[in-house]
Amino acid sequence: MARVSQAQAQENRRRVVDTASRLFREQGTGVSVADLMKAAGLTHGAFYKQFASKEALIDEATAHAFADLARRHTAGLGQHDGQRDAAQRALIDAYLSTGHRDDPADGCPVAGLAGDIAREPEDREARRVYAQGVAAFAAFLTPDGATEADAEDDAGAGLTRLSTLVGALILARATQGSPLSEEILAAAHAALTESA
Amino acid sequence: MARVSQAQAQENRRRVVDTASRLFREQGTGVSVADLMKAAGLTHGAFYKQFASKEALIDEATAHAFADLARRHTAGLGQHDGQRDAAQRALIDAYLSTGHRDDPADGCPVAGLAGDIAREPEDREARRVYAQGVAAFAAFLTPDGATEADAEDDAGAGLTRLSTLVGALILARATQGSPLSEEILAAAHAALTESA
DNA sequence: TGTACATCAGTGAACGCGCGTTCACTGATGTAC
DNA sequence: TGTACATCAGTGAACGCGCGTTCACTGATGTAC
Repeated sequence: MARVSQAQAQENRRRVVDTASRLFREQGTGVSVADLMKAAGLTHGAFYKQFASKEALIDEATAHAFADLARRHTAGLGQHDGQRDAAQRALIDAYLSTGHRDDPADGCPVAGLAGDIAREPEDREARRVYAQGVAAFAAFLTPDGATEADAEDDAGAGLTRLSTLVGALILARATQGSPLSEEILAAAHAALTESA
Repeated sequence: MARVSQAQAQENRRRVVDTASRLFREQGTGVSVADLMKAAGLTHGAFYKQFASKEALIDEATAHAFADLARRHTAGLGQHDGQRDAAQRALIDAYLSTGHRDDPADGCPVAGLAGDIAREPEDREARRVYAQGVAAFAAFLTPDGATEADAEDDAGAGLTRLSTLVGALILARATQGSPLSEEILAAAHAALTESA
C-alpha cells in the first residue's frame, strides 16, 4: 500500500480519531501511537502525515467524543418526543447499567477521560472542550419543572446529578469484581430516580 | 553514603512508601521509580533493596493511603465527641473545599487513585484494598438516624453520598481553571448538607 | 480520451530518550570473639 | 571494652525495551497537456 485516494485518506484519518477517542476512554491517553494506529489498521509512520503530535490527537479525539455525546443527548430527547424528564430517566437507566460500566470505550467521556484531563496542563484545548462538555451534560440533567424562578438552583441540581452519575460510574469501574460495584450502581440509581 | 543503620533504613523505606502514596494520588501511578526515589531523597538503585517491584510499591502505597484515611475518619469522630452527623458534616465541608481540590497529594485516595485502579487487572492487591476502602468510607457516610430498620437503604445512602462527593471532586479537578469548578463544589455541597 | 510526470498517504527502519530493573561496588553498621 | 570481619543499604552505570517522532522510500493517485 502506498499512496491512497484523497477520499480514502480522509476516511483513514476519521478512523484514527474515532479509534483514539475510544481507546483513550478505555485505557487512558497513555495508549501508544503505534498501538493506536495498529487498532485503526495502519502503521505508526502514517500518523504524522495526519497529525502534528500526539497532543493534537488527544485534543481532537476529546472533541470528537464530546460531539458524539451531544449527538446522543439530542437523539435521546428526540426518542421521547422532546419530553425532558422521560429522556433524563432513560439516560440515568443506561448510565448506571453494568453494560455502561463494562464498556468505557463506547461510554461517557466525562467519566472515561476525567483522570487524564485532570492531569493535563491548564492551557490545553482538551481541558476547554472537557469543561464545555461537562456544562452541556449538566444542562441536560437540569430538572424539568420550574426553570424560570430559581435558575441558579436548577443549574446546581444538574451539576449535582452529574456528579453522582459520574462518581458512581467511576467507583463501580474501580471496584469491578467486588459485589460493591453493583451496589454502587443500584444505590445511585435509586437516589436519582426516586426524586425525579 | 553507603550502608546505613537498620533504624535509618526502616525510616527510609517508610518515607518512600509515604512519598509514593502522595505522588500516585497527585500524578498517577505512572510516576517513574527514579522520580519517586529522588522525591524521597534517595537514588533509584536503592529501590530494589526494599521493594520487589514497582507493582508491589503501588499495592503498599495504596494500603498506606487508605490506612491514613481510616485514621482521619476515626480522628474526625473523636473531634466531635463521637457524634456521627457533626463529623460527617465537617468531612463534607472539607471534602468539597477548593483546598482539597487543589491538594490531591494529601487528599482522598478514593478520588485520587480511582482512574489508575480502574485500569489495574482484577487480581491486583491494590484493587482489593481500594474496594475495602470504598466500603469503609461509605459506611462512615451512612445517615446518622435509624440504623436498625432499613439497613440496606442506609448503606445505599452512604454509597450515593460517596458517589456524589467523589464525582464532584473529580469533576472539579478536571474543570479547574473554569468557573464551573467552583460551581460543582458549591452545588454538591448544598445538596449534601441540606438533607443532612 | 491517452500519456507523462509530480504529488503525497502510507511503510518500516531508525533517532534519542526515559522507563523498570540489574549489578558491581562502597563503606558504615552490626556481630563474633 | 577493643579488634577483625561479614553484612547489606545505598550508589550510579548499564541492560533491554517501548515511547514519540523523523525520514528515505514506494507507488497509486491526481493533474497538465
